[in-house]
Amino acid sequence: MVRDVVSSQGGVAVYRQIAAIMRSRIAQGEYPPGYVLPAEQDLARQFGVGRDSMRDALAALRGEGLIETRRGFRSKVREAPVRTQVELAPGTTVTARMPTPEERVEQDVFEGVPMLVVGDRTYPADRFELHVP
Amino acid sequence: MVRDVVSSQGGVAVYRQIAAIMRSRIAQGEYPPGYVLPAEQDLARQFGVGRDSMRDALAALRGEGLIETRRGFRSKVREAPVRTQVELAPGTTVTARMPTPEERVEQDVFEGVPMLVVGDRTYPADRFELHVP
DNA sequence: GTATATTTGTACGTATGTATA
DNA sequence: TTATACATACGTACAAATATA
Repeated sequence: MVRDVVSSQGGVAVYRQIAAIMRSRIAQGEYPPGYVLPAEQDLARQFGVGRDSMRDALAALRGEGLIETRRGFRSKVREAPVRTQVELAPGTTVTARMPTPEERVEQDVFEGVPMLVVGDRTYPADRFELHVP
Repeated sequence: MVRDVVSSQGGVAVYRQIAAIMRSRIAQGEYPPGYVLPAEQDLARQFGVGRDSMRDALAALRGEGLIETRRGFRSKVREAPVRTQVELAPGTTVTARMPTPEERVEQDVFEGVPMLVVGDRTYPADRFELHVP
């Protein structure tokens, strides 16, 4: 199997290689926050892979919270969010977990964004940060 | 298209319907912590869907941190983890994000598990909890 | 130790549905 | 309406990791 940019010879999955390349481009600023990526199909062509591999690569980046995708739109590099500060009360315990599907819908939480859990309250981690007094 | 348990007529994707069913079974204790699920192929047969839909359903549950999957093994319902308490220093800020691929490998973090970020330190959220003094 | 079966992972293809522009 | 783009869902084949005979 012949490909331009990536190869399955190295033992690393093609979609992982592509994800690594794009991750690096995001980190380097080549794909800055807000940048609209080429369409899946175009990216697949550019990397010389099938649609599955390209989608898997994008799904990986989405799961890391690096890009966001909406149906009908092209994927976009996530912007650094402005976080609202929440003051922590003494004696409370903080954990984090992924949101339930209901929470994702109700609170409009993107894929790859965890929830901060403080007692019985939850905060999407991209819009809130907790401060220890 | 005829299916036993789920249907694509309702406007909800088949894999989402299956994920909802299995999520409910986990919540109800029908699939208790540590429970080893049937093989993908068997599940697909049971639900009367293709492998793609079944895999998408399992991937959704994995992304929520409800099950864990290793190659060659069948998927398993995640056990409630024992969390080590970390004392928060006054003045620090707490956030959460998904781990990088490097962090996932180095610290053996499962899919669907976020990282707690305290200053320049990070903690896998399934093994640590933060305490406000 | 080796071979075989099982199971998940990866990668390709095709077709159709749904949301947006 | 039409075009574009992502989502869903079916199929096939082979690779890689694990367990078992």
